[in-house]
Amino acid sequence: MFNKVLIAEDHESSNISIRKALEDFGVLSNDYVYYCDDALTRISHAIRSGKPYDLLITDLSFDEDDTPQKISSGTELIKAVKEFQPDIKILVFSAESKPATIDNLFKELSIDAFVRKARRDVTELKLALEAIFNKKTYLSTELRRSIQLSNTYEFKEYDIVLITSLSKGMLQKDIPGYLEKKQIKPYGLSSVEKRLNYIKEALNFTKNEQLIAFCKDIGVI
Amino acid sequence: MFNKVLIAEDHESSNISIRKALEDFGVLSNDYVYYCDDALTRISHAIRSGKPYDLLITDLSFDEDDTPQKISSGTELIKAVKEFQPDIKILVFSAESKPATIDNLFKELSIDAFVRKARRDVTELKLALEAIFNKKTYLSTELRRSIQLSNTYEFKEYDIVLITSLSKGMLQKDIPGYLEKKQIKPYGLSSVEKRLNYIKEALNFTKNEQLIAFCKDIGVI
DNA sequence: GTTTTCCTTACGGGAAACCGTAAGCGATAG
DNA sequence: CTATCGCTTACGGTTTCCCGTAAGGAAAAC
Repeated sequence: MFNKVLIAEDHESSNISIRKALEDFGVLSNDYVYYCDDALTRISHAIRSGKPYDLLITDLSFDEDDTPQKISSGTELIKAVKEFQPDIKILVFSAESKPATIDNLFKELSIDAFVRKARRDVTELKLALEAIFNKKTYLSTELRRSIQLSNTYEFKEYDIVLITSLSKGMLQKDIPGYLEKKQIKPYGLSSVEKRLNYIKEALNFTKNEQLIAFCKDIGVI
Repeated sequence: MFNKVLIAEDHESSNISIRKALEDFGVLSNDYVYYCDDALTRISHAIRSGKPYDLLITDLSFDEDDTPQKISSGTELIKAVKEFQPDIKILVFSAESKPATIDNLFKELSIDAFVRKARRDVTELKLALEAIFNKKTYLSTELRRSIQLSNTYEFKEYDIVLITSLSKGMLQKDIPGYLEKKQIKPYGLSSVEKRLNYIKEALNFTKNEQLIAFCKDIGVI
């Protein structure tokens, strides 16, 4: 069984339920915090005291309040934690449903499990704990399917720059100047046009508006 | 103390925490359901059996799953419930944070309390219960303030139609034909242009792409 | 050294969007 | 009945976007 588990979750209601789920699952020792900064402190202390945590359960979005934080999101927390303790297991418990975001958690941050706050979330939490304990990863089949669907086109860094610029209201004809200033190549207007056309072609879209809507939906911008 | 309380909340984790909060508050009898339809059934049965509920605690958004429902949202549920039992107290517990929506709940549906799923939500739940028990309404001062400050643009049905059309790739010049077919007025191209300009003006945007991104962010499309 | 290939950039014609102005038209008041 | 107001629609000029084609330039192949 897990020896030490840390919960980083700002919502009191979720925090309570996670604790209860851990209890039901048979985890004896767990700590909980409401802020990312506190989580990082606890983890570094635990390492120094020779009793590191096995598992971090964390939310992704943390509300801001009148206690200013250095780390303000779950993804930042995970990155920071992994620098201290690369082998710690990570379970993300979040309301996030955008496929691209979830996909990135596994690929970039190599988390071990993702459970969406939803109908059967506590049941899924326990399944995820079980999976992690058996050195596997966990993602509900429902979410796994939606990730596959959204992976029709792989957005490059360059694509994201273009699409983000458009979504901020930049004129297409002004993008070349912007790219040049940022030393991003290619920066010719034709290349921008060509690339955008290529993306839209690949996704079977005709208009920029459609592309923006899609990217927002899957969470790449 | 409340004699009978019903909880309508699809997220298992939230449901558990609400139950615990009620327990802590000293409510002896509470029932809970995961679907709106079940909630309505329970309430009507309770009336017929002569032991109606005092209080309904409900979420606003319910995930769809493979169990099709007649009532799919908290607002619909509240409307339906109030027809059966106009004097029932309503506490809405939701992650919703849009001031306009919350404002409407009090004004149109005359709910008694709203607690946002947030940092201290369980504590607030108890405060809200206390308030309702004393025949008052409850809304956290933080949210009360944000409702007053809310000067965000209010999207009309018509706006949503236009923006949705764009986000689906429809050409602006084709929108008039679409509107006419759907009997939506005004349908002139100039009116469409004018309206879109008006919206962008109000939000300080210059391009459609920006507008689409914004609407996706705040969830109106 | 020349040719080929691939990628980037430049250019120009046509379509769509943008924007200001004017005309149409129903409701209401005088 | 006429005048005014508010709203919708029509029109035309300008800008931006779209898209095909061609020129430039660097790396690889011959």
